[in-house]
Amino acid sequence: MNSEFVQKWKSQVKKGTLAYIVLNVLNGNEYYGYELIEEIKKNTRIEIAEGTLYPLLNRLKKEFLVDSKWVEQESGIPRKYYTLTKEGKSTLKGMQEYWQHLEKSIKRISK
Amino acid sequence: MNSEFVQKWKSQVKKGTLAYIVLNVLNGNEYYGYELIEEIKKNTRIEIAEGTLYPLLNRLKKEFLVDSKWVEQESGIPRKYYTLTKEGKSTLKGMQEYWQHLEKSIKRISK
DNA sequence: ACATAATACATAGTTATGCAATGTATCTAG
DNA sequence: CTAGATACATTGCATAACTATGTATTATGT
Repeated sequence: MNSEFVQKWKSQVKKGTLAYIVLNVLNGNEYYGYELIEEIKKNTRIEIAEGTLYPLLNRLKKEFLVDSKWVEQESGIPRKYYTLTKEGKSTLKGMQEYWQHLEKSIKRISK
Repeated sequence: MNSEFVQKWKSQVKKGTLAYIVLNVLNGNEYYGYELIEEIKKNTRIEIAEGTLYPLLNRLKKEFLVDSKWVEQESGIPRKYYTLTKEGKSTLKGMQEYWQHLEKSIKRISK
């Protein structure tokens, strides 16, 4: 069944979808990094390593798609909350169009 | 709208989906490389560079997911036809399961 | 007759990104 | 008081799409 290939393939699929998933989740709510990992695992069963998410969030911020603010806790480590910017929202719309088109195309060819 | 980011994102999405698309197209019919590019462009509007497809087909062959044979033409350059192996078919099944799960997950989080 | 485009294969180098590994620091539970 | 969960972050490696480039044949236009 070549599960090693499938394993690598899943990792490749993630490369494109993670940014899309994160932007979608941030559309409406604000989350901090660690919370995002939990939220995505809960809703999609997709596990994101911390070493994947934090660089990704930094890239999204550098592109002005998300913004972040530190929030002090009464106890514990301060959390960095991320929100979607206006640019992030319009970019997400373009991505959603492409994704829907891709989804339909794949449905058409996989019989 | 940050179309440069979207451009890069689309390229990343391709990284995971191209192998999946190619295996799906080869499931049922046999195609030669150049024909595959045309077929996929026609059905999905996704353009695959030759420098992308040929290394991909070689990887799939090395993993025993596809097999190839040279077919001489009455005129012109011989064509290398690719077919899905048994292993390729069962691997594709596993990929289809994951893809459908991913599709549902993304639908759930994108409101 | 001759240049250009289309067909058909292939490889080398660049770039982007997921992930493992590693590090720091705090809080909670056994 | 130690282990695990929470919370941030960086470094280095592997993978794969893409651009550029190369070879060779056939068809088309002028």
